[in-house]
Amino acid sequence: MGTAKLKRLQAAGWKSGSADEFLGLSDEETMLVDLKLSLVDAVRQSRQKRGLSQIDLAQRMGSSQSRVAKLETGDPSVSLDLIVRAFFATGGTRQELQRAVGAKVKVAA
Amino acid sequence: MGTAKLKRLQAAGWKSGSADEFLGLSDEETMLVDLKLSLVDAVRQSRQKRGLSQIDLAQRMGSSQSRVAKLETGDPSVSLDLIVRAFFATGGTRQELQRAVGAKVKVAA
DNA sequence: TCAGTTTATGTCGGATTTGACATACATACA
DNA sequence: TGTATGTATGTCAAATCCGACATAAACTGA
Repeated sequence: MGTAKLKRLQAAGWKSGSADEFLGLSDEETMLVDLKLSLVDAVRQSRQKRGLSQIDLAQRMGSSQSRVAKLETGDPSVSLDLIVRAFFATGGTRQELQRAVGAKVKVAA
Repeated sequence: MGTAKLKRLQAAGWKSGSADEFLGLSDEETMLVDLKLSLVDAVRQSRQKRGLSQIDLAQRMGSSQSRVAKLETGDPSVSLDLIVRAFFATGGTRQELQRAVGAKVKVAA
């Protein structure tokens, strides 16, 4: 992964939102970042809807609170695999995941 | 990742298909594996539809033919990140990805 | 204010995933 | 038969991602 770029994105306080062609991010990289942000949103919403804390979720997926926190803050060290695993661990279904894939994230810079 | 289990799955020649509760795969792990298989299918179809070889695709995504081959054969060493990146690199759109997420893979054991 | 709960940030050693390379296998066409 | 093209498999060092831990910050409710 071109994580360096994502880290710069993060560092700059960016949340992105399909209009983040501001530094050499290729189209596919941008699409992946946007997708991740959407799914991260879905994870947080699904987790909160079921009244789970980050610790609860971490336990369910055999992970740690800090990793869940990084996940939800969009830390570039978190893989799409982990995001999707987290989504399923909240109780999210494949159909709900599909919906989340379709819902582009809205963002204030 | 519980890759050991996936490797055993692979080794046994399994392709899985939502009915693979045959060895201690947790529900979420199973869902993730099934999802990956669906997306792998989508990558291959998208690649072939555009007349790209594995080498072509590898170049587009800055990867190698061998990794694309592993990807398409469902090798457990391939991450969801790479699968999605590959899908986008074929020219696949987010909407098409969404469709692929909804389409569960059909499999002969 | 304080204690309790939840979330965020930084770091690190170990595990996983990576691209690259070699090479084998397959198919097609001369 | 050969040889060209495409795909699969095995290996490895480097890059990335992981859970865990410490600790800070934010937000409650007393």
